[in-house]
Amino acid sequence: MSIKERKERDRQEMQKNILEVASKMFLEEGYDKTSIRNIAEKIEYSSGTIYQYFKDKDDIFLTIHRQAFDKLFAEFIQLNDIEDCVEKLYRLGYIYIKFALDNPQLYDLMFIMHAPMNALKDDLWDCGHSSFDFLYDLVNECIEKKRIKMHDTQATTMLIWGFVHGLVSLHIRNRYKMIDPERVEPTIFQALDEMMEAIKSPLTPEGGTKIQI
Amino acid sequence: MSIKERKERDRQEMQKNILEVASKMFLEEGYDKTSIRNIAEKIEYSSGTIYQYFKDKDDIFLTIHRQAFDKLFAEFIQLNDIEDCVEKLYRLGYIYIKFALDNPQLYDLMFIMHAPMNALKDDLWDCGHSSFDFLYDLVNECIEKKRIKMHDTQATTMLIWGFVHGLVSLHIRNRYKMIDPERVEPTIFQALDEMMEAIKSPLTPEGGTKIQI
DNA sequence: TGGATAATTAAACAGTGTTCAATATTTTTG
DNA sequence: CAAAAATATTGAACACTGTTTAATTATCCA
Repeated sequence: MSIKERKERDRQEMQKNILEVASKMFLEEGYDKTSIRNIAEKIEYSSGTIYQYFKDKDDIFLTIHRQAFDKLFAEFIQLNDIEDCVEKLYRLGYIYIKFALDNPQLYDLMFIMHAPMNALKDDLWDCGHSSFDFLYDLVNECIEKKRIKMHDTQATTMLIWGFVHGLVSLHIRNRYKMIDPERVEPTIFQALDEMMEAIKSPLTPEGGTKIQI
Repeated sequence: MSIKERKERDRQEMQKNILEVASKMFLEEGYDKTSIRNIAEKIEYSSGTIYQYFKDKDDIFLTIHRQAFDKLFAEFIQLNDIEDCVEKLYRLGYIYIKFALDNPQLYDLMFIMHAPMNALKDDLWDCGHSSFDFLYDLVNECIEKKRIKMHDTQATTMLIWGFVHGLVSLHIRNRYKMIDPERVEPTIFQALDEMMEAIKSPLTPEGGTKIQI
């Protein structure tokens, strides 16, 4: 039986290898400019071999896509020991933005890139859902406890996600050309602060929980 | 001199023709899936001819890009007869979102697409600047009159732009898979309402200017 | 060692952006 | 009007792309 096990190991090894190389190339050069031939060349196999391990180019993309979501969600879960929901919301925004700024190409691949919509359709549901639910539940808690001024959970979830996504994606796609490059990232975090200040309820039931940065 | 004039007319005619066809194809199929050969075929010329009128594929893209910004800015200017700055801000957000939802592919091309970053760099400055200034000045007015709760104009401009951009771009790039498709667009507008309610100052100097939708 | 099985390859197909020598058209000049 | 100069257009060529497939090579089991 050990031959079969070794074969399976070899197979996974190869798959991991392809993913690592492809990932690096996707993030460095973008989806379109990364060719199967280039990936094959880098792993020192012919291009046809790739198709033994992945259905097509999209399949490679989707695998990386899924892994990236796991990585982000793992950061979210760490927030669970914060009990104050508004601070948790702030920290969530902070982590989201930080993740995007630290991994711009990965973020691009997750939320902006527009590569394989054919297959992405089901995949995104699985991937984004746990993160979306995490935000949704948190927003719901904030609204129920009247800690933020909003009323509708769905709209507010969208509002907050849209807000942080907008901030970082305009940056990633280089649309802040009218702002001093040095000031862009600080201003993004400043915008998050202003936002949080604006949306939280003025009435603080348990004696004013000020958000610490 | 009329021969030269006619030649110039013909040239512009041809250029317009190419732009119209290319624009339609970019918006329908995307930048990458639109080929010079296809454009040439549609205007019934050979592919080489295109290069007589445009430097390269990016040059065509950038021309359309510029025109799209003019179109959006034209819609902004119409807001100038609204005197209440907070309502003007709301209307600006509304128009921005409406523009994006009505022209998703055009919006994509303007703010999301990631085609010719080499040449886009200077172009974007010209294009986006007038619209950005429009928003910046408006936000500044709202802050100075203490009609919204924010303090820093730059951060707030970014906040608002990021907010509306995030809302629509997640939609355009199909990342709202976890929300009932029928409800997405209404919820986007609902999010805008919640946002405006949240950021405007509670103190209304001249007797409560309620925003009319 | 031989036969089966699986992995790998190279060539082929139809497509891409772009360039350029050759051809066709139009304008200017004699 | 005809020849020459200028301009416009073409189509083939180049170096790429993703993907398929027949042929080859390597590995495993009896």
